[in-house]
Amino acid sequence: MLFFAKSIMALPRKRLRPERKYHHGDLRRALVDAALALISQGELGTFSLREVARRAGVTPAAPYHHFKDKTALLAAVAEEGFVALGGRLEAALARLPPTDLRGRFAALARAYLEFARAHPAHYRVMFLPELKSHQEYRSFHAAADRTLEVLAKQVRLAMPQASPQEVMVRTVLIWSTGHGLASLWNDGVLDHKLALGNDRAFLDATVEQMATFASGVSTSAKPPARTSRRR
Amino acid sequence: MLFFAKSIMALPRKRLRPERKYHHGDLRRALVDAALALISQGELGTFSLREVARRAGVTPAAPYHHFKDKTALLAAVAEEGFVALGGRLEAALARLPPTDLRGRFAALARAYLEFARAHPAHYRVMFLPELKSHQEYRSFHAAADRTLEVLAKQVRLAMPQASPQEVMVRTVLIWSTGHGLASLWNDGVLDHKLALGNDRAFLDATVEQMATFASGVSTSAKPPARTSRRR
DNA sequence: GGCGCATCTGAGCGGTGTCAAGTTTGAACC
DNA sequence: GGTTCAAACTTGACACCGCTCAGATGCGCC
Repeated sequence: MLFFAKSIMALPRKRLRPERKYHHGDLRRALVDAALALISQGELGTFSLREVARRAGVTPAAPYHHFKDKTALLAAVAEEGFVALGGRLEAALARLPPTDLRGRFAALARAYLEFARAHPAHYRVMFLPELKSHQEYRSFHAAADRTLEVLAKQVRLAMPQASPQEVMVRTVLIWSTGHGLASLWNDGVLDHKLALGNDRAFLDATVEQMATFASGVSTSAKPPARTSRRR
Repeated sequence: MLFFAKSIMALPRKRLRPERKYHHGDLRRALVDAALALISQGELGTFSLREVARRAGVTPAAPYHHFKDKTALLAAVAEEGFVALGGRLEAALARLPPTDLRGRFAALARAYLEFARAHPAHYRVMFLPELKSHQEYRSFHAAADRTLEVLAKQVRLAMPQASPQEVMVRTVLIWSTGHGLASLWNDGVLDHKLALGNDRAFLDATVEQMATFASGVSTSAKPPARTSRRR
């Protein structure tokens, strides 16, 4: 899909790539796909470059012609994660009127958490400390920034006369809440705190509170038991 | 001189303290200490069971008489982390009058973030997904629960007539904010969003907002630039 | 057709977690 | 005090890992 267009653009436009394998085809792409598949099933601990190479039908040394590192491959995976997440966030917003700020924050929170819960290992890769270096993994950080901007935009709307600094602090804090919750949840820290099968209720409750916090539209001091709809 | 250093480095890495007796006194303790030391300097990636054994002056197989796993050793390290963190939180509260709820939340937030920032690798170990299993690492989870209880207690005071369920949701959410912020910060995701040397200001601002959120002492719908205190 | 060069292979180095089988040792028992 | 025995530790090995490098391969271009 998208990568196809990309690879075509990148090649001299003379000829389309025949489906025939020359050496392998687009190994870089195949590696990322294999890595994605491998990581989507099983945890990060079981992830190895050699296994990825194996799945791509290639020798363990081959990936090093496309990625400097194991980390570099993970950076590509992480980048796709942020792109996908950004898409989910935008999609969630698309269904809501621009005026319903509180609803929009709730939708963002819900979409974010659902993504993280649906792809725990992939989500974890997106925050690997090895990817810290901003100049080494530029396009990864760019993707992350683009995704964060979806949230930042809403925050700006919610705080029209705040300084960029204030908007940033607020954005980061809201993001932190979502990220923290997603992480704790995925790492199983909350497992024995949630009644079994109560996940849905917990998600609803937290999304509500996050929306309240983010939009600045506060519930009463004693929050209602069920969903409180106010606009 | 470089030659020398290199050749020394190239030598087979012998274990330290070979003069020790066959039966080490309290090897279990020594291993945890070595692991703590190793993890407090350098990242998690550089952490290996063999290196820990080396530092404890013992053969790579020795630790297996005290820990089932590399993960089990990490669980012990993580447990100590939660105990230490709990201590910091209690200490932070001890200096404040019980009535100053907002101040207490602020103190908790500050102590939490300072701990996480001071010991990034150790903090990360405390949330390793490998430690998920509640029944396999019971005492670790017990320690984590005890630490979380410090926060939960304050939340209960802030929401006197809320149900345990509601208190739990609120507690988890506040914790999530702290944990998320600590993680994002430690993983360098915020690095290029914070002006250099602005860390202190950022910490102050976030601690303020977290206290506001946690204590339920809300700012107005249109948040003012600086701290707005209303009760 | 033939050259150049990116791509991929094969072999290998040093490191890792883990385990089975031996060796040492302290302590409990007669 | 000598014997016994289980726990503590070592030895040695296996399988796998990330990564490097010299060389084979074959695509793209002249």
